[in-house]
Amino acid sequence: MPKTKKKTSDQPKFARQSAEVRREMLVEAGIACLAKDGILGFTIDRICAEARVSRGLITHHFKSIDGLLAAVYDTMYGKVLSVIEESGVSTTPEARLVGIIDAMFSREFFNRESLNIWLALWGEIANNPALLKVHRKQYARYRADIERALLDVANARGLTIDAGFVAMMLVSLVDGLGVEWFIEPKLLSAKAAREACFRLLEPILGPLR
Amino acid sequence: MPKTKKKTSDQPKFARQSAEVRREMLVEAGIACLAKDGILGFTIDRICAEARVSRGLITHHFKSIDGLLAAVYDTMYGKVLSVIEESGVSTTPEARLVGIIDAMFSREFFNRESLNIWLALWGEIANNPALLKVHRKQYARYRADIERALLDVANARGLTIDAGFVAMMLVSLVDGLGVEWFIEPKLLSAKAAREACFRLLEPILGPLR
DNA sequence: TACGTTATTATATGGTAGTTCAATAAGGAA
DNA sequence: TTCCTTATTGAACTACCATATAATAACGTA
Repeated sequence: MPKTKKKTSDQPKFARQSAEVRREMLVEAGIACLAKDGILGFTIDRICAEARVSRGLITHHFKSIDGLLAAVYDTMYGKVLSVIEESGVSTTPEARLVGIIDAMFSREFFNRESLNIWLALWGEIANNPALLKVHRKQYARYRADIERALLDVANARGLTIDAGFVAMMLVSLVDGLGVEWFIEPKLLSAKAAREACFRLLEPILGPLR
Repeated sequence: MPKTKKKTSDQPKFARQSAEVRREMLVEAGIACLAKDGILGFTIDRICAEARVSRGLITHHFKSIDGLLAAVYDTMYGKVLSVIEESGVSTTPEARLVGIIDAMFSREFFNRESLNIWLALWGEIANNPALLKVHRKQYARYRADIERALLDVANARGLTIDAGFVAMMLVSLVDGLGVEWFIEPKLLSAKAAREACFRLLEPILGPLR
């Protein structure tokens, strides 16, 4: 009885991939493991099983398991940033800000798998120098994007705000809502989380919707 | 050269403790390990070394390492709740709410060790049924306390608010501010975090300070 | 077709994980 | 003082961890 893939002797045992492609595959496998079992599920054995490759590959393409974790973090942030930075580039400042908030609580990011990953990563940043380095780069960009969006709305409305401080509040609230919802999903919906952001911002910026 | 403790043959090799006392000691050792290295530092070997006991004790007093982790979570929440519930019981509603917020960002709770512990625990809740059970009990109490404090202020001022929703916003913001500060301490101070909470609440409840 | 580069596999290794359990001994009770 | 309960120890055991490395083989190139 043949397995799903026939294993006749004339077909290759494995397919070689370029370093770039294989790295990407391993990162995605790492993300899947993190989503499934948190940081304790992020092991060489499980990731390689997920990616259907042998154990040696992670060490070969990333120097170590920590190197892969850093790459995972980079990729996760990259996904969020690309959506934020493409969110309504050629529209009004208000629509852009609303678009960013909507994106944050869209199914793509506001789901249990993603939040499990973020929580696993946050818990390791303080103990993993490679992770901290990646974080510093990406977080600065993230906060700058939010600050810019807030400032644009304020300027368009002739308001003077401490955009850095408001950005910090918004970022904190978004992260906190994610944590609450992840831990106790019944008490909160994506819609309610979105609403909470507007309840924070509208007293500062005026009506946004 | 004798060690710090003399080891003459007539003194006991170890001191027996009541189950309650020993459990408490192991929980504190577990907290110390979690604070130091996050969830990856929460191992039998390290905790027993921290508590200066042999490896068999954790299994004896808690059924497993997960049992200890659940007890740690219970203890951590208990510390927060006792402070919240004792915060200004016989004073004005406003002073009580301000007292709770001040307590949240006091040195006792708003410090790197504590936040490292919370992040480690949050990351495990979804994957550890024992932890989830403890969480449900304590979190409900926590949220109820906050909701009560908010409602008391609103009632005293003749305001109608959705206390449940506002409580959820406040709890989220507090958690999120903790995460931000933990990950990037330079961008935020305890004072600024406290200020952020008032910026959220005062548009809803009026001046609180 | 034959060659050479190197991605990939597969095994070995040393370390550490959690749990079990028989032996030990502390310390209260009789 | 002697006995008894049981907290505590410490070693054994199995499983899994990350990493190093030699052998293998895919596949572009000549």
